[in-house]
Amino acid sequence: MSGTPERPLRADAARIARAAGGGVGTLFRHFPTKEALLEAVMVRRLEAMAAQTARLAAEAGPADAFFACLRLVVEESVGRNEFTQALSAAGRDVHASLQGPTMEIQGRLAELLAGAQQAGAVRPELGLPEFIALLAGTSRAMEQLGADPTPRERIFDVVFDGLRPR
Amino acid sequence: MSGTPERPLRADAARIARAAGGGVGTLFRHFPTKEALLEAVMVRRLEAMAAQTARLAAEAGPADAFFACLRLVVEESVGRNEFTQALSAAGRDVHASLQGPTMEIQGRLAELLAGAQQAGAVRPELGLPEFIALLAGTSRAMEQLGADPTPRERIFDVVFDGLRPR
Amino acid sequence: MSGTPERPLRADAARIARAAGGGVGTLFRHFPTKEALLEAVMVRRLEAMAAQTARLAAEAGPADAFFACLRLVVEESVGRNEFTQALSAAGRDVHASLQGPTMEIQGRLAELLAGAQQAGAVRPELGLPEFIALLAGTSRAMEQLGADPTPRERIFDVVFDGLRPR
Amino acid sequence: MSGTPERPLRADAARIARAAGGGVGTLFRHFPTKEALLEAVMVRRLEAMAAQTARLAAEAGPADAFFACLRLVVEESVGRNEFTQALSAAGRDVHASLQGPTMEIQGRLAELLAGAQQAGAVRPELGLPEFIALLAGTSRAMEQLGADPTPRERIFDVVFDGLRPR
DNA sequence: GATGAATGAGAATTCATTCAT
DNA sequence: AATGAATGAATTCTCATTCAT
Repeated sequence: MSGTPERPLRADAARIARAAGGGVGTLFRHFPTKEALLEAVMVRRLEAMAAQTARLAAEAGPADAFFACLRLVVEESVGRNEFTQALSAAGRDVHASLQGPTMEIQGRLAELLAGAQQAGAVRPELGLPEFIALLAGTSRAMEQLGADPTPRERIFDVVFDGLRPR
Repeated sequence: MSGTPERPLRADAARIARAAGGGVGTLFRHFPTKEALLEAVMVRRLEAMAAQTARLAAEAGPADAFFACLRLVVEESVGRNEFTQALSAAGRDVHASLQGPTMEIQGRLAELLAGAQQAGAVRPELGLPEFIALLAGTSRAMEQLGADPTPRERIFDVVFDGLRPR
Repeated sequence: MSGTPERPLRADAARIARAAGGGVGTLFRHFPTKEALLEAVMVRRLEAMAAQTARLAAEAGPADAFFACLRLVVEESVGRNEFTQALSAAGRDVHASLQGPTMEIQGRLAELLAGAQQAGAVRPELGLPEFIALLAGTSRAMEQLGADPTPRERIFDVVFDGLRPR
Repeated sequence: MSGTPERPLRADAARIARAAGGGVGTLFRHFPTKEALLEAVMVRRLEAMAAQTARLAAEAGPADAFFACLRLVVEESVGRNEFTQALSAAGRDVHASLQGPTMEIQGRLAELLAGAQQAGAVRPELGLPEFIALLAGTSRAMEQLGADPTPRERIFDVVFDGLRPR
């Protein structure tokens, strides 16, 4: 309740519904389960993220695209633990509907990583799982900090520099 | 144990009690509240961590102590979101009993950070809040990875290198 | 039904709910707390009682109204200890919602008592607190007796005669 | 908690035991059940009351003894609902151990009542059940009042006068 | 199709009773 | 024999889900 934004997971269905401008009944007419709703939200986010990622990859050179994307995903997933959890859950226990979007965005990230590594901008030994873990970790670090941009940039500095080859 | 770490916060009191080899009643005889139990656990951990941190600071040079401590705290707080949350909650809304240990360990970390910075081993512009945020983030990154040490070391490489001055 | 009157206070919420033809959830949807439910019931009863008392006062002479009201309140509060407790709790620790109805019915009773005393039908030295205490006591006496009207009337005889001036 | 004295019935066993200067274990060594303890206390009280009642009957004339006894029982049972409940429970559902003392004190009260009635001091139509009910009721009335003796005496005046024959 | 009242399984907490010391 | 820590059934309250309107 202090530095942590609202957790929609902890909000009860009625509150979620009201926040969305409807009643509980409506919510459950559209989604069989509260979990299903959250899943749908996740799917949407993952897809949006995949699209933005794709755009970045098309618009910039490999290195720039990689770092821009890192920044993008991190900012987007601050306060959304589930998001990065979903991201990292490769093919494990994820709910079926998340499989597709997860795979897609993982694919995009893999391409960006590979591109940046080939361009010599990122340590070559880093694998996709480590990259995703770093996304989650950086996002988590941001959560600890307030809205002030200066400390946030310092975190990015550390991570960006750390990612560069020695 | 690695993919889905124990969530003592989500576990109900009965389960916690049974896991500890007792009944619910026993649990509530010792702690007035489920929250109080969690608080007590946190206090213990924070104190243990403070002690270990102090020992590291005494046994090694500033730079080595700093990095060893980073490693220590990170490993210790994997899967324990509350831990790093407590750590970062300076004097905010923390429950009274957490105040002391939190302040102590923050003090230790501040000393280590300052020492490492004076020794030229860590970027001088990094403040304590950013350092703590990085602890939380690195720990979170570790959670995403399995038990295999190789990827974990790569994460440490990134963070350690990123922390060094340019 | 006469020896052991229903104790809704001791009944657990689930039983109360089922007795009312619903589930626990429904009960707690309407009243935030078990105590709040009981309070609401009390408010209703006190208000109904105040209304009946007012009617009696309007329809009969002071003495008749007084004794009729005594009879009414007593019969109404048999088996309902909380009722007379509420009645006697002037402005003490009563929950806010009981304040109004309590004051109202106390006012009615005070008027009736004063009227009967001015008409010379009731001992002049008797104060409102004693009157209310007698209501509670008479009601309690009734609880001890069964449904048979003869002993009950004997109790009323004692109390009514005792109330008259010497 | 305001005008009502402590209810040992609502106190938990541990508190009762500590108040008695021992531990819970000791309590349950002596009484198989919390209820059994309360029963034993009741038995003691009833017996003491029976003895005092007998003494009163021996020391004073029938009328005086009757009224003195009424006063005695009433004062003694203020705040002890269970007491008068036990008293009135003739042979019904009472626990076995209460049977004897209850019968004894009821016998004493019956004698006193009969004596006072023969002496012309009490309405002849009043039966033992009504008398006991009046004891309970008067005691209840006293509970509503504070410690101030004046109102209490007024209650006694009403009841005593009401008991006299017309 | 949308709404929100009703429902009951589940969670935290209390307390009579047991048992090892 | 006395003690108090341990135990789990019972109680209040929450919340996902259903259903009548």
